[in-house]
Amino acid sequence: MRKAKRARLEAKGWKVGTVAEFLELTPEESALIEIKLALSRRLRERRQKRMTQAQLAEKIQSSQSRIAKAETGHSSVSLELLVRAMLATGASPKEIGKAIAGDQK
Amino acid sequence: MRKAKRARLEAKGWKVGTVAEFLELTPEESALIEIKLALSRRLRERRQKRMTQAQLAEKIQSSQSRIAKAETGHSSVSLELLVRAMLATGASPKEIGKAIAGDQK
DNA sequence: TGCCTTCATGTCAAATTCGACATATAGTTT
DNA sequence: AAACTATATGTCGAATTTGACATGAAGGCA
Repeated sequence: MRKAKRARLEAKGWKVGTVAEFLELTPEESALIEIKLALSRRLRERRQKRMTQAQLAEKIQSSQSRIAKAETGHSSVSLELLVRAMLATGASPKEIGKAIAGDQK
Repeated sequence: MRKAKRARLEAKGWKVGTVAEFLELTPEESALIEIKLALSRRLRERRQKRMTQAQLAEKIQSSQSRIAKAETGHSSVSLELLVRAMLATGASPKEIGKAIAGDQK
């Protein structure tokens, strides 16, 4: 993983911190974070084409602030909220699966 | 969806209940439940080949009871726990993505 | 039969995640 | 400049999800 990505993680509350701390993440922990970040990015792409954060929030009875946090990869956002938001943009399970698998768009 | 599947959902605490109630689920809500159930099934398959529920639980600092609930599709189990458990069986993000996409094994 | 292992299910206090709200920043329009 | 729109960020009480624990059920086996 590149340094720039680590810095992004660190800023959002993921337990990354120093390089040493980062290396304490198991591969499974890293994979989970990567999955969530991949969904965050894909969510933003899809949502921006279709609606505002406030509109998406309304669709899933959430709030604009949570959508913002979801798209910026905040650690307080669950995988579940990310997937619900993806579905609300019209993404199919197949598209979500691809994003999680790391497929390029 | 077949009646048998609905009955399974109903038994596990998903807000399904009667047929009428079931029909009140939006397609997005249904898709999310299907995703979780697909992961439950895949988790059981993979875990059984490799270890007991107690051993898997230890790997992710969870408990045997939560693994049992994850595999039986209990509504109290988060997508996040399902994915963490899948990763702990050695599943790659790609394999998890396939399961979510609905690919047959 | 009793013993052992594995899995299922219910409960509960603690931890996490939630939606809501306030507010800040930035860009656009008038 | 002021007003308006979209997004980001912090906080907080409420809701959900958690691991832990107890216990039951089912099967294998001595």
